[in-house]
Amino acid sequence: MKYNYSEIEKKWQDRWDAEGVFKATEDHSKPKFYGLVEFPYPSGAGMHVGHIKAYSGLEVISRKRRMQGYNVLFPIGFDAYGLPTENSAIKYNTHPRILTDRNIEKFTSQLKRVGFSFDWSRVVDTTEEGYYKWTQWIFRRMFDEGLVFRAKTLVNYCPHCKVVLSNEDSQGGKCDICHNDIVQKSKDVWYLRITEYADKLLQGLDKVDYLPNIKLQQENWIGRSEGAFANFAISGQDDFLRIYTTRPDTMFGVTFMVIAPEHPVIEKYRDSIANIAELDAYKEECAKKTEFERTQLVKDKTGVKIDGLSVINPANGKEIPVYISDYVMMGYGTGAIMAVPAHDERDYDFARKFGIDIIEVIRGGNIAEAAYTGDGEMVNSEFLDGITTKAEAIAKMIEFLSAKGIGERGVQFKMKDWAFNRQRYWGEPIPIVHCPKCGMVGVPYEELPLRLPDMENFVPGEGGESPLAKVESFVNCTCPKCGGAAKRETDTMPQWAGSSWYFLRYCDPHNTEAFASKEALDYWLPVDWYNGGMEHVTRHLIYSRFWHHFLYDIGEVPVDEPYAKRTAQGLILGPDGDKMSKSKGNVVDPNDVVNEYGADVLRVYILFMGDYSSAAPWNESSMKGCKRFLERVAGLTDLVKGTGETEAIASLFHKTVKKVTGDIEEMKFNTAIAAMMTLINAIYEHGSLTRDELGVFVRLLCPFAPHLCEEMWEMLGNKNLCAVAEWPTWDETKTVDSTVEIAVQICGKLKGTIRIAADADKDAAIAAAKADEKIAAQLEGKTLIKEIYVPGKIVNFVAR
RNA sequence: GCGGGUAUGGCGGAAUUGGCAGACGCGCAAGAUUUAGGAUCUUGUGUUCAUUCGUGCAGGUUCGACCCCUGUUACCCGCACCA
Repeated sequence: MKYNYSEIEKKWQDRWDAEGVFKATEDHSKPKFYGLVEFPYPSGAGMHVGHIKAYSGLEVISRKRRMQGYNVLFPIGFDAYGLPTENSAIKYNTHPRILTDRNIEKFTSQLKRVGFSFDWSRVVDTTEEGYYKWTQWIFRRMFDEGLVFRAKTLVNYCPHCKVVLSNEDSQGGKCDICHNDIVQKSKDVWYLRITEYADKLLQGLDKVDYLPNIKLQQENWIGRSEGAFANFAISGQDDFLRIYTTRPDTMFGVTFMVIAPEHPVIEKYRDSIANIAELDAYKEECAKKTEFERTQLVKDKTGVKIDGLSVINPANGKEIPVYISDYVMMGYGTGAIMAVPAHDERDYDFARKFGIDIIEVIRGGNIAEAAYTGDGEMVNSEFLDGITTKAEAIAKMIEFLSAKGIGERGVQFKMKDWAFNRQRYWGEPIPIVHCPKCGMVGVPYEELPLRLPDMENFVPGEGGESPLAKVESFVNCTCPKCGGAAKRETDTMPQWAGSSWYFLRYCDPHNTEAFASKEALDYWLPVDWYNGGMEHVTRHLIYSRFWHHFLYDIGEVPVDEPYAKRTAQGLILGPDGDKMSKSKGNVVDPNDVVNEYGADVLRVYILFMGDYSSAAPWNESSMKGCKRFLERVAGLTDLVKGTGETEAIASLFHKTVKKVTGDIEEMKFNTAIAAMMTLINAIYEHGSLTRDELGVFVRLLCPFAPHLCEEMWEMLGNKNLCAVAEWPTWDETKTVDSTVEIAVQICGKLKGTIRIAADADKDAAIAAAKADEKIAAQLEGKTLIKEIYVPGKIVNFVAR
């Protein structure tokens, strides 16, 4: 048969659609499989081949599961709220709704051309009323449960996008959207109390099957640390400054204290601080620095001593000075630290610069040269002297603090609460009303969805207020509680809101009474296998686990962890080895590839190009090899003779079925395809195969190249679709050869090979090896010290 | 700075986890076919004339090391003054 991909692909895509083979139903007679891929953000640029790679992994697994008799849910949708669409809406003066619809249409046609087996009847669009109603609903529930709060704090702000960003969205001091530097700004913002779930998010990792590096990255992001809080009395006041430390054992080495420039104690004692003007100036200077500048100057510590404020070291009663410095952050711990220059590098640098005493309390280093952070015997520490283990010293010190009622054990997390609002138009309106009498009041559930008003000009205000603030009919409302005049919140939710629960909506996407029915959730959850990008591990993956844990706690979902298994694909790099990007002009459009080579070649190439989870550069000439492979597959129809098994290649068939079946489960798609290539080479060498064997081959390849395989399956006279044909099985006994070629070594060096019976015992194998002419010649005149035989592998003679 | 990872032919990458290194594919070379090119097919392809030598580098353990251990270099990713 000649391989005419353009004809075949259209034909089968239409057939799959018409027969609805990929539609999932709640069929309790079969085991279920819920495979999930990260739904795309429908940008104007369309998809690139990276999207195709991201979906191809679970596409193959889902197709295989269907053939193995599972009831499979493999859905897709669109995460359509967000800044890029809004920005291009402003640029082209077109409404984001129109752009979004256009982009979704484009993405849909691209996805369909690749032949993905998505259930197209369950598509969700996060910007649709029927969807965002439930995003708002979940937010409302969080508001009711006290997980939503508003606070005026220093936040990450992108001057370019004019939005407040969460900690997750400003990693490395760069805006996640436009990659410009972010600045710290004091602003009133909405927060979700994700830190309340920090321990649950951490512990939940123990019971899920995530790739180790994914788990580790989440653990680091959550950043749990154990230590102690301690109160340092302020001299001459009935007041104290509270610090957090992981090293209470070093408290006798404290020679000064540092507080963050924004620490409220400065305001409190403003009048008694002599150099307040100097402090104010320093504070202002810090606010101006970008995150980038701050990190560049890590070694060069700055700060100002507070003149008129000192504290007492609770361990030894000594009075110590207090400094402000921007190496202490208001957002972690208490915004104040006890400084132990002898045993902390940062404190050491600071003490050196400001000429502060450095007192050794742990022996083992040379504090004249550098801070010593290792373990050792405690010295200069009164009741701790002589202790040699850190744990014991810490325990003793905490005991001491507790007894005096000025300190206790404490836990801190690096993760911060989630800044949850954007001063932008294209997002879910936050369903809250500000009432002068009642304060913040949630929009009643029956009034949801709170619709995003239609407007012409949604350019964000210069002062950083939301465009919605300009829509009076939206802003002015009555208070749901007291009925008096009130104003609506005008900020919208961040782009991560809709994606935090979309996998739940897939279970029951058209439900108008609930975000999904209980029955549907009970049947489908948890997601059995979730694949996506590493870049979402400390964003979307954390956020959605948080929302899910919350929904579990209020009894809305049946399981606490949403994803049983999580894997990640590697990037596809440009042909030049750089990351694909529009500005570099090295982006490959899947449509071009489908036009020139066909969808099946694209799919096979993407999975064959290398290890699925590693980055690999695009290489067009390698794709030709995949094209040749599929052409040779198509050519198999001309070699068919008879039925049953062909003895010469039967064993290889069974081995290949076994190998491909196993490799797919481990996402080793490249070696699965290589095994099928090896098999086809052997078939061509043999010159023929049977009808039954071709049927096996076609089904084995079907998840990778479904269009071609459907066509061949039909040619073989099958009435059903290959997509739901039974996955081939293998006979274990036929994968074992009766004779094997094994290596013969002398002193670990390869000297030759012999062919022996697979079940040969040691004596027989050794005898066979010795009988070999070459080996015998090499052993001539040597004394055998040891003979080693590893069945099926090797014979090794140790001889002198 | 901390945490994690990687290093194998001209290239992408394999190696049953301690047992014949380089599967499979690309590229390249020669030949066949073709008026020619392209496409296709066949053969070859780590290195060395060969004995050899070969998995970033230097050691070690072992009958045997890409695989385990110690040290070292380079690159990649994540976090980053987290107290």
